[in-house]
Amino acid sequence: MTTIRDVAVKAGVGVGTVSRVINGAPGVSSRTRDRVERAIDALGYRPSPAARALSRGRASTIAVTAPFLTRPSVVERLRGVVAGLDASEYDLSLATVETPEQRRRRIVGMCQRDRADGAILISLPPTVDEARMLRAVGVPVVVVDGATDDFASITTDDVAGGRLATEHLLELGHRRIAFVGDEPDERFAFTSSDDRLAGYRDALRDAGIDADPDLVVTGPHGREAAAGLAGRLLDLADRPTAVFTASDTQALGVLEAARSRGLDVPGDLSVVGFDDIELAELMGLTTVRQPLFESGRRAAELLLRLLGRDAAAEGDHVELALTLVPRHTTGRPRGRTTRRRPAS
Amino acid sequence: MTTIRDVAVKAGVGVGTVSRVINGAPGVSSRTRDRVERAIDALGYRPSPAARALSRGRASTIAVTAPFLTRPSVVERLRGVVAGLDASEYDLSLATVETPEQRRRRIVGMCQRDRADGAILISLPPTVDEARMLRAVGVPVVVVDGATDDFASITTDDVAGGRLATEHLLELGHRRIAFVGDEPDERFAFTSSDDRLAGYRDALRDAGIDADPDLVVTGPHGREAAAGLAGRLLDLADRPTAVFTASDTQALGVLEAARSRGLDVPGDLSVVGFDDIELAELMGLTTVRQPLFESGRRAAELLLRLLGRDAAAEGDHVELALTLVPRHTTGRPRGRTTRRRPAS
DNA sequence: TTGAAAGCGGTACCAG
DNA sequence: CTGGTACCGCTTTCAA
Repeated sequence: MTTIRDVAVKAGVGVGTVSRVINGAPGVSSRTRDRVERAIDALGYRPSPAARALSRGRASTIAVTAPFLTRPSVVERLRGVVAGLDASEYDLSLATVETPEQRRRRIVGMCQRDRADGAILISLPPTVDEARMLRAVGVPVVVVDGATDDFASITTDDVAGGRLATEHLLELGHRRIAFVGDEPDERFAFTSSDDRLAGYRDALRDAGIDADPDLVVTGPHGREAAAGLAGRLLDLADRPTAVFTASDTQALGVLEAARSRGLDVPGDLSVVGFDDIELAELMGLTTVRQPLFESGRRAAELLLRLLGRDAAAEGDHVELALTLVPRHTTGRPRGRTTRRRPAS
Repeated sequence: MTTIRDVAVKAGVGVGTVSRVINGAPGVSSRTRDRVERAIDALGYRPSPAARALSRGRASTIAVTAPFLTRPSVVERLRGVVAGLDASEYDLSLATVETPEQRRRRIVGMCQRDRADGAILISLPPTVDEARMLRAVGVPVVVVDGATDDFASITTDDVAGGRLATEHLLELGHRRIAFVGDEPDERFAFTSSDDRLAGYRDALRDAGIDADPDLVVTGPHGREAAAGLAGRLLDLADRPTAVFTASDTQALGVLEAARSRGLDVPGDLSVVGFDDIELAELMGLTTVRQPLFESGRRAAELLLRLLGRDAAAEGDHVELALTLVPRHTTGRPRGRTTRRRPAS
């Protein structure tokens, strides 16, 4: 391996000068600079990141932590982060957490010491404990998809999103609207499903509808689980005419359950998802779009900015807009609802 | 930041001893070891990765390079790699390449100097040039999904896979079988689509069928492009009764084209994909399954082994098995083919 | 403008 | 079994 010393010798200068040239520091005569650059090219010299990191006290690395690469939304956010970091001089160190035990170890471990200069947490809002440790580490942190007071964050208003979806169904004339979401999660403290549920409740309340508790079901995340939950809903004597789900993935499960029961969508059942993953368009799913890729990109940019200014900037909180994307899984209710009208 | 020196002072020993304890080196009395460990805990000491890297001459990092995180198959492989590296002491440094220019810079740059101790290339078989540079760097490399003579690799027999899919269709009685795949790619040198096409040709030849060149179409990767290509195929006067595609994603496009023309699948058209991504099951797509996650995991394990032994092991080449997964998009041909029979 | 030298925080060898 | 010390390769004063 050729070192900075080799370059210095070859160029006939001191190592300090070579260092200055490498780092574009001022105070080097252009003649000397030239000579050094020639030597660098001739030797094919590359500075050692490790030596640099040790000497400068920073790793030129950003730690990215995410749960479950099985979730399209997480992958899409990760893509955004990668893109946002692309032009920078930072390496991206990736860790995933799939269990609560991993969680703390990873989140903090990733940026301890000079391992990383900053961290991006995707869909992993830090617990109080983690926040404290993270703050102790002293590196800037950006949380994507998760509220925090402690760090900068990129979020969306999930409550508003839940309201958006529900209001869409209300406007179409639905009154019996169900919700399928994630079970409360102590392990990861994901809150988006709950928030979307809150928005759903708000919308129903504002419409003067008593939310039927039987129509709110939660279970493990995933298509299959959602299909099971939806099945129970659809087998109800007085089944809902519409379902709002906490994610597109779960909406797919609902569609599956409807299909297996011979129910027409949107004729017999309207379905609204959340996220607008690629699949949603493919399936013609009505959904609430959130800018997933964008959220990652913005997080990277924000962190880069934080890394730029000397002092830590106090909480930058970016909130990205949500939009309803009407497609082919929602329509006016018919059947039961219609039949009931004369009776009322 | 507390350093090894602080620990040494607190424990009343030399730094060498602390180092030995940290690294579990032999030759430390248990009494001393205890004292040191206590000091470490008391101080909350963590060794500096940068200093370690510089001193040991290795970064404890593995570089992972992949194209397009938009492709489910790539993400799935990446998941495998992450899982395989999980228990190890290595960090995972991720880079993606989306353009040919990025390609070389990334692939080689990632493991230059002490940046990484080894590299995993996902779906990016190195060019001769890249291989040369990579070899010059001297770190072990494992290529996932791509043939190489230069490095260890995890592959599948794509030719056999193409044959598998085609033979399945032949057995069902199809004679006019089309192929939809990726256009030849000079930029990334992906070969899997071409290999699968070769297998398709082999199978037809063995069945004594003259492959109709009009039935082989290629275009940019992706569902929409595939839908367009399939559209042309389906509008043919003598349209195929079955289509084999180079990926599930493309198969989805074919299904879309069929649906938009009111063709029944598998009644009017049989479709076979490749990969068996999650979506394939959801759509009931008949496909050739390849162990994507597994390929990543195996790559990580292989690299870890390579990193373990002092000498570089000469080419370890693992070939993973392919299996046909029959679902609901393939069946016996009817219509045109049947009608033609009396005429022949 | 430039060279020399003191770290950065470990590892590993060498005496003892 | 243990302490002392010379690196690892770079950055960054400090003098000149």
